[in-house]
Amino acid sequence: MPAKHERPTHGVAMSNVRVRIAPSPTGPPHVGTAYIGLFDYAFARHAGGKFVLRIEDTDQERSTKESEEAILRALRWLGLEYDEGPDVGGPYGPYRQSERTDIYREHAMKLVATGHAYHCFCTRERLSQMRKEQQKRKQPPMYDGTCRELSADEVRSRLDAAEPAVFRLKVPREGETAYTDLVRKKGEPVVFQNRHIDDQVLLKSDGFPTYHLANVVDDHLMEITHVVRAEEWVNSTPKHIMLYKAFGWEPPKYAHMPLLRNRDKSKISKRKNHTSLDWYREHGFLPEAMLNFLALMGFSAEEGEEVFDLDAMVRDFSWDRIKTSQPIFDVDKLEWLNGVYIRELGVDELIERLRPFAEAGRLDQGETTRKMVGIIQERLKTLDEFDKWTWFFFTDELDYDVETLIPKKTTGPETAAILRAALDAYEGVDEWTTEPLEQTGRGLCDRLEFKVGQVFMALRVAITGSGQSPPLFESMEILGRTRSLARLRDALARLGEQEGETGRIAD
RNA sequence: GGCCCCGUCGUCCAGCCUGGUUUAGGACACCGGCCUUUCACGCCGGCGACACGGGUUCAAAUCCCGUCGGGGUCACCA
Repeated sequence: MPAKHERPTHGVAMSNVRVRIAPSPTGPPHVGTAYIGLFDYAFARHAGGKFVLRIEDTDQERSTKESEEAILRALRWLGLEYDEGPDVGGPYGPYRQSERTDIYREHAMKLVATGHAYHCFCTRERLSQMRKEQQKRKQPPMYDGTCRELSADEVRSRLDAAEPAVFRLKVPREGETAYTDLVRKKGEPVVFQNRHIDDQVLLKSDGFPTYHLANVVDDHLMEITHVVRAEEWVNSTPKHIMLYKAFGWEPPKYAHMPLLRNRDKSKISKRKNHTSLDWYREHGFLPEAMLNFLALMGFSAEEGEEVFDLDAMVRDFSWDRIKTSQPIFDVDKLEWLNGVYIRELGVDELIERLRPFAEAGRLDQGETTRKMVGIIQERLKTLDEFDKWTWFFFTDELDYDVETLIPKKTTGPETAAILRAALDAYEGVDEWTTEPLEQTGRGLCDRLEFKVGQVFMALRVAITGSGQSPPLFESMEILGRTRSLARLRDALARLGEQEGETGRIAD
């Protein structure tokens, strides 16, 4: 059943849909790549089409193999499986632009032959000088056209002289170029005056293409039907349209997604945010929470649900539900979502997810481990908080300040009395499980004239070393009789020590 | 600065296309309360927005225009 708001204007048979994610391997895997990839994936799957991964490594200076591998790993971690890509192959390969340079060169030559592009011999120095002057004159920095009308003879002789050259797009000085966007302007065309469009470099002097040439040629050759990319590309789109026209090709549909933002609304950046997917994985974020959160940044479910999985997004996907406004990357909300997903996990599953975050040997298949993970589950916001909640199970050197042992509205001697009585009582407990341990604790409160809060807090700190811990009696059960009693004795000793030193405890 | 996009609570989102059902709804965060052995979870409540100005209309968050604001982009990077 089709969604009621679905636009019937895609103009492409469902099964023909092909989208691609085209990351540049110039750094750690970026959240923006996952964000765009998510929408690519959701749309492709929704439409029954194909999702392609293409590596845009045309920047020889900055592209690295390590970065490419990390991007592939991150996409897999998230579960954004692609149908075609450099490591899985496919009928439109190669999927790495550095392996397609002949194709671009050939196409660039074609454009020169048809008068849509020209050789340019201007040096970088001259160009930057030119821009400087243009800005001084408050003119928009644009190529001044020096090489635009060079004669064929001059071009040939300079080429023969091995003078470095680039290929530039010959943008018409008149007229306008327009396109319609799937997500913005409510279907009205976005119009650009050609005189504002620069003669973009298509092929660099190192023989590599720029993004503009490579993405157009590849998208066409790979039969991409819909280009889903970030909003920062809107201004380049008319150049791309011109290229399609110059080649005599049909342009794809465009969908420009809103850019992820820093708190100050600027484009998300590593200076102001964690932008590496690896960082989120290493800090205990679940891939399903990450995906759900990223989805929320640009998409809203029909019934307004906030928590939904990839399959639900695929099912409900519609360009009508894609937002245009500038979403701020709100880590607080990500953490909340992560907690939601952690709580939904089964204990055994959670143990496996926790394993990379726990020191070796701390998580086994035993019942005690299951109990321990069970009591911290609803307290975890991220997997890397495992240690924060469980450290006291794995050491006998509790590190805490004696003062924290003394509950509010209680004196040192009173605390000592409480712990003394507790030690006596617990030494008599044989069945060391939560129920009897709690009964004993409550009986203690009745006999002593102290409140539950006072008694339990003193016990809590003695047992766990902190005023904030998992449930006390469950923790005692997990710790075991011997170690629990030892901690009570240890606490008593610490109190005695302090009394001896100061003679008096704060009251 | 030129060009382009965007503009509902602090943040994310619903409502806008197909004006009235809205004293503008939900979520995160924050504050208060309940539950409770702490923390957390859960539950209840509170705070809090249609950028502004015109116009169209019986009626505008919703349609039109202008202003203002925010962002993006102006590389032999993508």
